[in-house]
Amino acid sequence: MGSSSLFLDTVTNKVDAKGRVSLPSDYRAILKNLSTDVVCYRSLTSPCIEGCTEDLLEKLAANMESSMDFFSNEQDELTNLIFGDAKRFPFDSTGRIVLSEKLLKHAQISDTAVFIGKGRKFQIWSPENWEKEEQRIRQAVLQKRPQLFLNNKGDN
Amino acid sequence: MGSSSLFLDTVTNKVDAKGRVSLPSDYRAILKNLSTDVVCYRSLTSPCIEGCTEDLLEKLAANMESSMDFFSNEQDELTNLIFGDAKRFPFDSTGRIVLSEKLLKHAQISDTAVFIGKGRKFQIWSPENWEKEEQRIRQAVLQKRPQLFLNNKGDN
DNA sequence: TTGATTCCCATAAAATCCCATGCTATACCA
DNA sequence: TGGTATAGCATGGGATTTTATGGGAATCAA
Repeated sequence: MGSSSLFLDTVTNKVDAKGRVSLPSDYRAILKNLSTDVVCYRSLTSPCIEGCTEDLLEKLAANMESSMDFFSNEQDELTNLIFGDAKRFPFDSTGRIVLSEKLLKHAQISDTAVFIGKGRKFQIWSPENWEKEEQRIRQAVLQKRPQLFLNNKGDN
Repeated sequence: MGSSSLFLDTVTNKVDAKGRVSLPSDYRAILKNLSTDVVCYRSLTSPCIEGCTEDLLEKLAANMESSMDFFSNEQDELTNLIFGDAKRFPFDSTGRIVLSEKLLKHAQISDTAVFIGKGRKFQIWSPENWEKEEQRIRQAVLQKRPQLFLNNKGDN
């Protein structure tokens, strides 16, 4: 059955006064499966929170080691940004994580969070920002590749 | 879950008159997990303290022995510099380490220390220096290659 | 002794756990 | 088919445990 490890779907959950949000249960299943934790960080390019498995970051770290870049400058800068901003968010027995002030502020989230599956990653948006973003994406897609829709009529 | 060994996040702690600082609890968990100590040394390139597990230095040493060509002489020298400067910093029962005058001075830290996770390593900065450094890095990285940031393909 | 270093205890604040409740979707049965 | 039982889930609130940090006693070195 569903032993996939892709973050999918769009789920809207409440954020309470303590910053607690239920992680979508599908996501939790993935994490249990891989026995890893979620890691979240501020998106570099959008007003949203980004998340992935700790696994993924481990791979990143391993890559950097094997490239023997213990002293490299460029890698240093990158790692500062990624690992310095990322934080583990283990979920409790009721399936919730506690988002930090820093993250909530960056994503302008007050009491509602929208989880957007993105495959290996996912994002967390405020409802308002996500609505705008979705519009923007849809338009961008339409403008860039109208042929996408002309060619594949039947299968969607 | 969390059996990972990545240093993450950014944590600000106080340094008291004796030079004592609480090591971030996540870091302590990692060290317990690997049953190894932290090792700290002066960064070769920045006004900050650098730290990692003793483990990692072991691996570095092993690499130097086994691969003749892989490491340049230059890197060998750098590594030796680090070994000469590095010192073990075991944490006490309340989770604190005692930073030496030498390290504090190099990082210009007086009464506040900022821990920056870097994956296999971490850094300790003064709040002022870190603020500047973060700005600098963000700009540098965004200009150079924003697409590098964990975006495997086109999913952002 | 004097100065420094290490250990131990105390406390407030913050993070985490635990239980209770209501809701939803699915399974089951008549 | 329709109606009900059941399991899983989201969410609220309070209790409990960790954590950060200050101060002092004990140990060690010169």
